[in-house]
Amino acid sequence: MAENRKSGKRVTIYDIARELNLAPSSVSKALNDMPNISDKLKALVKAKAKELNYKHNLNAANLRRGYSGIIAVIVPKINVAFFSDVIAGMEEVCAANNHRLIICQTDESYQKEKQAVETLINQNVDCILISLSLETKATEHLQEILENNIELIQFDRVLSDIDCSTIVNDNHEASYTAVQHLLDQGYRKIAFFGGPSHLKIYQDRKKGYLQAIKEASLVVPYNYIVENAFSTESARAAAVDLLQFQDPPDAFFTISDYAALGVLKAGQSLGLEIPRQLGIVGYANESFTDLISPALTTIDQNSRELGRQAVGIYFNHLRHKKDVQDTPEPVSVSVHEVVKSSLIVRDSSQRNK
Amino acid sequence: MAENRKSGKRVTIYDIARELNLAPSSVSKALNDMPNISDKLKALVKAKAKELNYKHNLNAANLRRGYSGIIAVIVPKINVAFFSDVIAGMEEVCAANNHRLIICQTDESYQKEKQAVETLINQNVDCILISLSLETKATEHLQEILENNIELIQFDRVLSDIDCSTIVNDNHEASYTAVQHLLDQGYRKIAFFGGPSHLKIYQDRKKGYLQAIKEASLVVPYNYIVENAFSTESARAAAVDLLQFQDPPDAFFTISDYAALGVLKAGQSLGLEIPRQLGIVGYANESFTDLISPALTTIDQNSRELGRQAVGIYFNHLRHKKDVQDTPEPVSVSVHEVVKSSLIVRDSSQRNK
DNA sequence: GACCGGAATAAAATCGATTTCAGAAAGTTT
DNA sequence: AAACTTTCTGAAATCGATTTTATTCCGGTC
Repeated sequence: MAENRKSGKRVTIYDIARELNLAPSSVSKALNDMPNISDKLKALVKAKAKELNYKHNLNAANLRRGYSGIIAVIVPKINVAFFSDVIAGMEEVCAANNHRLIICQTDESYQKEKQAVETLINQNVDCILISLSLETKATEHLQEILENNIELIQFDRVLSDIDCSTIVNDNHEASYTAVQHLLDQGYRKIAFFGGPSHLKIYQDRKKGYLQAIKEASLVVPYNYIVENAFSTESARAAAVDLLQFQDPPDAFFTISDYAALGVLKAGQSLGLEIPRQLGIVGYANESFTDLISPALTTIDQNSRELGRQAVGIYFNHLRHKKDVQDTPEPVSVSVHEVVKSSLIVRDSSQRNK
Repeated sequence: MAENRKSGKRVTIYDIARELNLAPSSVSKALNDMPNISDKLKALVKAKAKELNYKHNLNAANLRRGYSGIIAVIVPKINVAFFSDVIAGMEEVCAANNHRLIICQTDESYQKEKQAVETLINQNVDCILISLSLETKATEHLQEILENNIELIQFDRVLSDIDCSTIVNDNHEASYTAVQHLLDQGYRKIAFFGGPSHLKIYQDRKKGYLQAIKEASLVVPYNYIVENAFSTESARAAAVDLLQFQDPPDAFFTISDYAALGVLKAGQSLGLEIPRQLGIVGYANESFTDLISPALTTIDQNSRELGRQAVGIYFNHLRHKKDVQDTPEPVSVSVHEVVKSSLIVRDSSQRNK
């Protein structure tokens, strides 16, 4: 009976219609649970669809509908805990709203980022969520997304010279809290390892650090602030340098756990006791942070929740659009959300217990 | 001039054709660099396309062509080093062959795996690469992939009761080598923590272990072999048990680094010196393995290369199909490849240096 | 029994690119 | 200059589902 599927010919609604002596349009409506179709017919059609092993052809449907039910997320690296957790949160909400999530990776390359965007526009995705590569300083490619009527939402690493929704952590506050914690522990000579300063999140983290330092009426030597110690190796090298300085720091606050790891290695290689002689606080709650010893104090970014809220912005707009679908130009208002993060105190910074 | 794009109307080849006084078919051919179109015309069309900010509509193209240029990979977890490296390798080759890669995550759930497969079939992807969830024991959903004329390639965690290409590591040999190494280091009472035995890779790893034990004319107590100590916590608990046994092991070979980490924690909590009193070898070269102390001896699965070769199977078939596109039923022959892995010796198992 | 309202179903247009096939233009060969 | 290629270009069909518009078929009403 299910002989229709021979030699790679796909089963279509026309096949179902023919077998059931119906019009294709009725089949389509039945399968989509639209009104004006009797329940009896719906059941009949669905049964036949299953019997013939019918598969909905999304290309055809999307072409007609003009939207795809697909949301795309572009991240620098999927194997960084922050991003994979964010993605997990996004997947959760997408699944609940019956949408698909496509994941793209840029490997911190601006070229790859542009290419991914191009592909996704061609793909007709409904929404693009992006956290920019470290190399990205221009936003023309993001502008193109908007020009193609695709909703754009930036998260974490955002650039503000484009009008779209954004969602980030409370970077300023979290950094302030982290440095406060170091001060509480009696550290006074706190160095800061930052990230590329064209990205707001790294500026904010630096500002949080500076505010805490300032409020404690401390003055730090200029070389305590290193702008671009992002990777383990660059941080290690910079820390070794700094720790051999005539007036070395007694603590480090770094904007990435990988950098913190570099500092830790530097400290250990110089025979420093951690946390007694050297306090370290990282950023991101990378999974290795509580496996190494001493376990690393770090900031948990609540990343899964951030992912959930990020796609949530899209679904809110979607619901809103449906309600007022008469408006000619859908005024989708950009929102800017902030997700709270929290300090996780571990051994690397805790010297008075 | 580029006024055609107002109010969300997409630029199509018809728009280009109209502006250039050409037929849409000529535009299509020019954009696709097909023969029978003069270079002059191609240049003209491409220039106009850029000017109008034309975007190729993949939904339309794919509907017509019947294929999508999209390859999908389904993995249990993207944040496991093995899988994210495999994906990186796949992306590399996909990009080189001008295909797109979609990533799906099952979170070790059979339900989610089935749903992902369903979605991808609807999406009309050209090829699905899959590493099964731990829960997966049936293959009906995989069968469906084949029935829809989508190429199926299983990697790493494969089930053999379905006819498709597979690619795995030399699990037997690698495990054998790992246990050999422990024997070389003088360990004699080697325990084994395995994985779900319905998956061939875990059977093979166990066989490799058993072969090495047997060849050394050793006999291990039955409780040295634990079938399902996969996670850190289950392995830790099992190891604590075993180490307090009247005749405790002096070494562990586990089929996952996470399990090895559990063993390490167990050993440390019982005050055992590693590697002097307890040797440990893990599996997968997870990134944390050389961050913890002692650094963990483990097996590197050459995962990026495995990813490259996995999609390579598809592109080989594709090239082959193009050559013989006359054959009515394309006889795509299943291939079965093996990727060599290598032992990485670190501190956790090295007691005679 | 003519008429109406509503529900259920059908017919046909549509989305945008590709592809087949036919035809026009240009160039070669005798 | 006729005949014949070889290039190039255009018209129209097509992929499969959705959607708008048009029927048909009811029971019910006066």
